[in-house]
Amino acid sequence: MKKEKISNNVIRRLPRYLRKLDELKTAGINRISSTELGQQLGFTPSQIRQDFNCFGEFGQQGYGYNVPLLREQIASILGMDRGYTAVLIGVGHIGRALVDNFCFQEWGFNLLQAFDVDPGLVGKDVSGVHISPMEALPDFLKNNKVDIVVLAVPRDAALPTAEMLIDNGVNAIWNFTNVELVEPDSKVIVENVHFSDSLLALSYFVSDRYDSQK
Amino acid sequence: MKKEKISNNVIRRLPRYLRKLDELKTAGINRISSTELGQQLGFTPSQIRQDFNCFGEFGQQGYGYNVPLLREQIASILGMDRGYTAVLIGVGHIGRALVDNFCFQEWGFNLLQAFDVDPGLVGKDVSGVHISPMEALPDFLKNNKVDIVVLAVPRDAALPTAEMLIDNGVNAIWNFTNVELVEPDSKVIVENVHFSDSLLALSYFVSDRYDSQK
DNA sequence: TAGATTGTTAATCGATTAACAATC
DNA sequence: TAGATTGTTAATCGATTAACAATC
Repeated sequence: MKKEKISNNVIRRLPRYLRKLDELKTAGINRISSTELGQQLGFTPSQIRQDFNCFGEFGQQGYGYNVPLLREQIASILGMDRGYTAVLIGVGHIGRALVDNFCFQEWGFNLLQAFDVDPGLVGKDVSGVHISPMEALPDFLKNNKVDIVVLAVPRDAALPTAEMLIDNGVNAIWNFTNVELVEPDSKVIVENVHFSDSLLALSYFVSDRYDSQK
Repeated sequence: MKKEKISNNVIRRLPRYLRKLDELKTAGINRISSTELGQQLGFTPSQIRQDFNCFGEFGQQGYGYNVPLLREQIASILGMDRGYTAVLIGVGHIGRALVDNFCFQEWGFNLLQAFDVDPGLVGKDVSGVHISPMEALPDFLKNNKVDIVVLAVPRDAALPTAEMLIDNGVNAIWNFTNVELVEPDSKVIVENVHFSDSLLALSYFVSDRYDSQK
């Protein structure tokens, strides 16, 4: 189905397009040109047209792009219409914040269940999500189609837990542990949310700004 | 001081180097070559040498790099030794997770104080961080050197709060609101931690994998 | 039809990789 | 000195931008 390999840069821009298109849609805007969209996003019109043309012809010459239609097409490219499922591992602060705050549904995901080692948490429900004991996880993975695992365990538990997940056939991990989970050549898909990397990049930009002001 | 502009790609790799060097240091490894480091990180030796040479000559021909020394140099480039300060705005789930879980000190930051609109939170301390009322923020910013603001308010409050921050002279925001805060050409430094963008990228990779398996 | 704007090819720019002289 | 590995220049590769024909 997929023709050529899509570059990482393009993929990282897709969610940004999606959010902007949602915003335009909400504002009742039905049509937009690559020039206008580029101005709002800080991209060039060329880049936008190139990006979209990786996946097909979504616009109409002389008219531009239909906002709701384009929105659906990008959502589909991202897999938002595939009914993906997720389980959460680790209901600590960050896990809790995700369950309570992050709207998985909005992005096409169904958060089936959470797992934790803490007996004080097991059996409870948080924001409508049931917490099961870690021991129940292998069976759960066997009996359910779980597309991604959200990993929010403490740092020390990160590596052993990841290993266990991979042993149980998990092939995609959304990683909040701030630890590298796998070797560079691993087959598992890992998406890292490394808070420290983000903060340090910001720290660099701040330093650079301060230095140039001197 | 800074010579040429450092590319974004290089900057994003620096925190990754830092974490790896910390790991090597902890493991008692004192010396490493670009080849070995490259193998561990999944980068080419050339890239590593190019990256470091953006900032100076950190290695020694015939020997390689001194791990603790290189670690310190990268930490310094990132601004970790500058005693930066931060305040947190919004002590909801995600703010709470950051205060309780994220070790600002470890990355060279001092989290001075938190601010919230909720009277039920104001006056309390969480993990040693005092929560003040939002009204106290402008004065606090006037009277203290605050290098970055961690923005963890609800989505609806994101834009007005950002505007208020900018009006009060804030020039760097670590943004957890999942909302674009400023126009593309704004002078404020914004580092986004967009959970949804990250999840959707993962969703794309998962879809791509599924499609190619068919 | 005329104007607008896409889809797509070609040109440019930048980042990564390769190669090798310098040197520890 | 010989071997190893950097620093750095040159070559390649890929991504972005520009240009323009196609077409709505």
